Amino acid sequence: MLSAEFFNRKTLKVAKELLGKVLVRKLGNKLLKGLIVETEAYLQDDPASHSYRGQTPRSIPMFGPAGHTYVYFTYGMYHCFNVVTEKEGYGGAVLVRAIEPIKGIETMQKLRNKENIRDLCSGPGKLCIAFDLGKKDNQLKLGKKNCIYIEENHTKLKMKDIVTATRIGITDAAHLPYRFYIKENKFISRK
DNA sequence: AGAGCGATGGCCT
DNA sequence: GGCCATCGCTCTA
Repeated sequence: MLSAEFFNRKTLKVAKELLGKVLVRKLGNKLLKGLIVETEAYLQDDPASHSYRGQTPRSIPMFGPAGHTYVYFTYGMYHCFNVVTEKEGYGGAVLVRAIEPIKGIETMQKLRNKENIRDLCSGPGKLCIAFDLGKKDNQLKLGKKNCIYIEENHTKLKMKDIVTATRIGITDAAHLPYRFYIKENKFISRK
């Protein structure tokens, strides 16, 4: 299991290194797992970031300790799941944008009301539904106690396996290359 | 395959 | 009151 130290580093580095790691979620007696295949970095000095204008009721978790969750509500019906990075007081986080389902796929299919495995977690809103992540999961420390954590994975990615691109769904600072995904992976939200 | 658009509610100015 | 770190449906091809 990744410790807080993994997340207490530069946000861009964490965003890249989260690719290929495994998100684990315990839901009662069900265990859900999925490979993180797409991420975005949000820094403090970054007009697209919720932390850009300082601490607000919504953005407070981003300024908290690394290795905690930041889950926010958007578009009136969806949630987005982030992991907080860098030292306390710095407003940084990594948005998990897409996941390749590994375990607990039937549960995800029920939660999503969708059969196609490719469609279960291929977007930030989708994966929150598939992993039952919501407001209740905001500002929690990643770990077994809170039934959300991230594991190391055997297969190591090389730099050439990672594609760097611009972020999706933003208008401010849209040119910054802060989005990362696993090359040729079938479960990313878009190219 | 891709563009257009409505749903829906909390946050921020 | 306007704006969203979105999604899924519909329409056109």
